[in-house]
Amino acid sequence: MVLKKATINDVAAHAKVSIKTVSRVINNEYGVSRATKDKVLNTIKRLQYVPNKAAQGLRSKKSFLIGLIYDNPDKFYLSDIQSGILERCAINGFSVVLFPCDYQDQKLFNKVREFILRTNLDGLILTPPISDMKDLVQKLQEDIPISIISPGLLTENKLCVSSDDLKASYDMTSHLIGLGHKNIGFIKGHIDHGATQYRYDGYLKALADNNIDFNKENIAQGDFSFDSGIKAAKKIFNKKDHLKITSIFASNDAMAAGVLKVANEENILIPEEISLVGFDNSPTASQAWPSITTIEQPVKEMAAFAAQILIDNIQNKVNKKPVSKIFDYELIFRESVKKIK
Amino acid sequence: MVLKKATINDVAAHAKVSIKTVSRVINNEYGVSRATKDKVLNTIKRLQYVPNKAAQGLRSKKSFLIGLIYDNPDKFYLSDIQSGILERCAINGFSVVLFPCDYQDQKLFNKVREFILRTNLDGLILTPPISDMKDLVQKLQEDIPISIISPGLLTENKLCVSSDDLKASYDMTSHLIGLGHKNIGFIKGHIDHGATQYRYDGYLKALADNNIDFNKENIAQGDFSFDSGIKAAKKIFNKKDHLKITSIFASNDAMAAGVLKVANEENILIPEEISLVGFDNSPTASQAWPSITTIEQPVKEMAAFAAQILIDNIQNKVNKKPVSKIFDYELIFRESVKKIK
DNA sequence: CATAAAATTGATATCGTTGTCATATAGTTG
DNA sequence: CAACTATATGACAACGATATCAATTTTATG
Repeated sequence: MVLKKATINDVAAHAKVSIKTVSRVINNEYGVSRATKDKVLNTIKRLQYVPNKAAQGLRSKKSFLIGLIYDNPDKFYLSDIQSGILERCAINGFSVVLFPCDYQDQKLFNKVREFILRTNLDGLILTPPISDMKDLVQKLQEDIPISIISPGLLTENKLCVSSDDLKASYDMTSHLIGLGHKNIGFIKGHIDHGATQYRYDGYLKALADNNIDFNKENIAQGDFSFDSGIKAAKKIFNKKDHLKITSIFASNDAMAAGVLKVANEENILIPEEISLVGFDNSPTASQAWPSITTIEQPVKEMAAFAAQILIDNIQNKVNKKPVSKIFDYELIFRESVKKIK
Repeated sequence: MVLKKATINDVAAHAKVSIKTVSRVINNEYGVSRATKDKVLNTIKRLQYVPNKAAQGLRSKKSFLIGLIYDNPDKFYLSDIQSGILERCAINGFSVVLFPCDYQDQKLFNKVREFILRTNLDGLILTPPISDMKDLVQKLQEDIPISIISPGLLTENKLCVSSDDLKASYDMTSHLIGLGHKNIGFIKGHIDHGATQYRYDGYLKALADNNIDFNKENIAQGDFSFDSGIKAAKKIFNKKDHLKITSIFASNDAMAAGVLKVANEENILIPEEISLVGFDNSPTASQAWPSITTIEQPVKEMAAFAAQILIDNIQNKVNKKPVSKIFDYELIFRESVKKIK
């Protein structure tokens, strides 16, 4: 263990200033002359000085830790979320501590609270479906700054990033309609995710705006999992002779993959007989055969922004006002969709 | 912000003992009478006291943080690794800080070192392919305790978990041979991953032990990515008329999925014409159509064990001796393999 | 019962920062 | 040039824990 760290005292001694002045330089505080500042900065570099986080934290009551709360969602999704947050936190000298959980856990609030206490977090980032639990979010907000990632939820006094799932879903449905599809099956997502409703509403609105009758038989309930996609597909395919469904809109790619699997097993050709679209643009969608038309949201950028506004809030750079932003999406066209003659 | 934390002083005052005694109780030190211990524990519970990590860290020169270094591997793999480590760290009061990186970065050593310094880590866990970089590992070990996750690398003086990839690959190849396959294509993994060589060697050994001639034309180089699987498959399929390949062993599931995609595009029936096996048992393998026979390793358990031995080492519970363990694997039989008449 | 040995317990210094407040220096003004 | 302001700097306490070492109490021993 050769790593021997220089302390603020070493820097102060070498630079012939007081430790307080070094502290001022480190924290970019006002009131240090150009000359001393340079002198100190040089010494810092020369000694490879890095402030001790524990000491900083102890004194300033900060931990420089941000908690990421999630309930086991799509691993691809989570991975993007993580890397967006990580990058931004690293830039700002913060670290990320993960907290996987079960959103249905009755004791969730207490567990999170205990986690905050134990880890001494400075802030929290919530992802769906946790971020959709309004009561929980509100209660936690009394204890600690919170940034939430959640579709359509640009709420009053919160730090929040959001995506316009309704409009995305509307566009995709319109796209299908534009290609001649009228009987469009729809597989809903997990009932406890906010996105589920928005995506469904976008579908409904597109139908309505194009004067296409809504058919309840075209709808199946899923939960964003591959298996639920399989179940839903079986339900919908079993009625296809009556309903002449020409396409299926799955609320995410995992469920679309499930549809694909059932189609293969039942010798239904995609896209020749039935077109298929998903949502999320996960690797699943591009790697499937045929590749699946889907919608991409800038998940990583969203997460990075959520981290940034949280950090700004913690560091009081911003005047503690709520900040929020809606991110754009993009339709990704692939092999799984065909025009109707 | 209602969260007002009790300190060790509060506990000491309420329990009418000195702070040192409270400290002893917290740290389970020897030399506290049954009675005082109970008294203190009760007070702790009553005041909901949680020791301040920053203060503990400052004084005891620990951060209770463990770094996880990885280079963007399979997201499924990484996810399992993370949850295994997280669970174990949480139990022991440690937190995990992530450090994604580029294993080819010339400055990697310095960046990691800077990360260790900045974050004040207590220990490091390395995953492939970083864990396969012997020089780097050795140099880092001079600075900080390191636990590595790496196949086949049960090295002398290291904390290490490992899997027997060679034997797993040998078993899988033998399985294919047992079903009558003799012309078995093989797609190698990323050249810089230790696993790549072991998996290939297992394949070779099984051929040799069964007196099957090795055919260099049956081998393609991949890099564990879906796209490389596609390329490799195209190369192998282009020669199939000459070589009468009856099965393909891809070094991981992502590449196997690539093979599947090409087979679909070229109207090659799997498993009727060609059997296919992968490695890793990722969701890709179970969700594909047909589902892919593969090998499962207890990744999460391995990661948990790696975390545990690292923590033990940090806390000196174990006498600083190297600890290592090899984990078992399991063949998962699915639809993508067929017996040859 | 005196005394030594062992088991408990506590007073105080300390870790490396930031916060508070005082002081020194330079610059401005009438 | 005195008096005042603004700017720059430092001395020292404090954050909340652990470490050291001494003090006290209990138990064992002859």
